[in-house]
Amino acid sequence: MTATQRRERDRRLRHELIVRTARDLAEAEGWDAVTTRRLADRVEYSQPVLYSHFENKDAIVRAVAIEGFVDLAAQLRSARLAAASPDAAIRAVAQAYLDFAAAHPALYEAMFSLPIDVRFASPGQTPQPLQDSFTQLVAVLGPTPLAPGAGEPFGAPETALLAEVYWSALHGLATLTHRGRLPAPGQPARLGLLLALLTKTGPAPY
Amino acid sequence: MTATQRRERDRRLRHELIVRTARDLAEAEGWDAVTTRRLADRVEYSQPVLYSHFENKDAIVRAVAIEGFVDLAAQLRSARLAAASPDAAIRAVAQAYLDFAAAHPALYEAMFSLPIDVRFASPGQTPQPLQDSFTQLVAVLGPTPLAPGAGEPFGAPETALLAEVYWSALHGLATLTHRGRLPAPGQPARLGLLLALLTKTGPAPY
DNA sequence: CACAATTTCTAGCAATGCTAGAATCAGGAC
DNA sequence: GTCCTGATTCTAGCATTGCTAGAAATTGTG
Repeated sequence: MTATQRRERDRRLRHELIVRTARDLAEAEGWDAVTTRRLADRVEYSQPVLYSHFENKDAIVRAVAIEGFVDLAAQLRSARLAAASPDAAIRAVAQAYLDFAAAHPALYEAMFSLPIDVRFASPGQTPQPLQDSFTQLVAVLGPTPLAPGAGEPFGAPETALLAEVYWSALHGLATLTHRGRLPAPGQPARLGLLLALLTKTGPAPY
Repeated sequence: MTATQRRERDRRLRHELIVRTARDLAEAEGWDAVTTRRLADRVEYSQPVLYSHFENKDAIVRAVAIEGFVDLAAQLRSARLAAASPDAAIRAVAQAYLDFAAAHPALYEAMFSLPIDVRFASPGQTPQPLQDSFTQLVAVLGPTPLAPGAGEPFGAPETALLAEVYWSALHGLATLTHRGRLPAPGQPARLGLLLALLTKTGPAPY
């Protein structure tokens, strides 16, 4: 059945073409510009073809978002592995995260702001790339999150919890800055302060 | 001119009615349900009346958002003033912030996620209620943000910078939880950890 | 080549934000 | 009271959106 095989391959290619085109269009002109008509035009098919691949427009956005998590996980991972020390890794991952958000604002918006219907933090239903991204945050924070030797300040919080807070802070910085709620030039200073608080480095007494 | 005065008063009342109705409708059924037709129906006028008060639909959302900042500033302020100690004030304001976001998700969305065209952090153009809200965050963090006596870890960051980071972290927690990116039950634990990091309290050596 | 199944497109629906021009209503002059 | 003028409000409609039914075209098979 080489004919059907070719057909399936073509379908897969077209599927990816739609996702890639949606992403490019969103990045170039914002998600408002991603209408089913314009998207269909760009991939040089008619609208109903989109609906033979995706249930609705949200499903397309969701596909873009999940692809974004693949990229994000890879970026965070290589930032983490390239760092020389645990503290440097934390800095590198944080920087990589903010760089990612700044470099692909529309993609980041799909991943974190648009109402894609994805269950987070529930092992069975959360897409793998999404878990992978979070895993990178957990990994970089290590098994002993707080000041070594100082004892846990309030009953042994697991690293995952710290990772959630870490992620929240980074997401807050990224999204408030992107949406113009915080001035972009101050981002490095904010990141520096955040890292100082999270890593507890600097001329503190221990 | 008692006639024109009454007219102007009626116009103001109708203006407020539109904003209040938009807010209620958004809170009840989400912003997607706030269409100009449904909104006009609810205020018992026709669509063009909306456009005699607001330039477009975005301006209505913006009006709702600014009203939200009035409420938020008041909540933060009373939380701050009711606290017994500086540290307790930080906790109280953080809690009040997250409570506000959880209690009025649609309102919070208008304030921080929807693309209302408002310039933030630029004294001349930023609406006053918005500056007031930020001022509450700055006030609660006080003039000496970091561990007293320990010296600034990297060149005297002003309180405003700490307030921005503080705000980002809170916003991250609020928005990731609201959008289902983080499980809601863990919010108290996350807030506790964040506060421990920001206030540097707990059984740390100093 | 003719037929059947699949794929694709044309054309259209209901709903959206927004607006032009008609209809209505108020207030004042006589 | 009666008409006129100006402001206010509404009806009706446009272009665009996401989505879909049914026609048309294409492909593979006997």
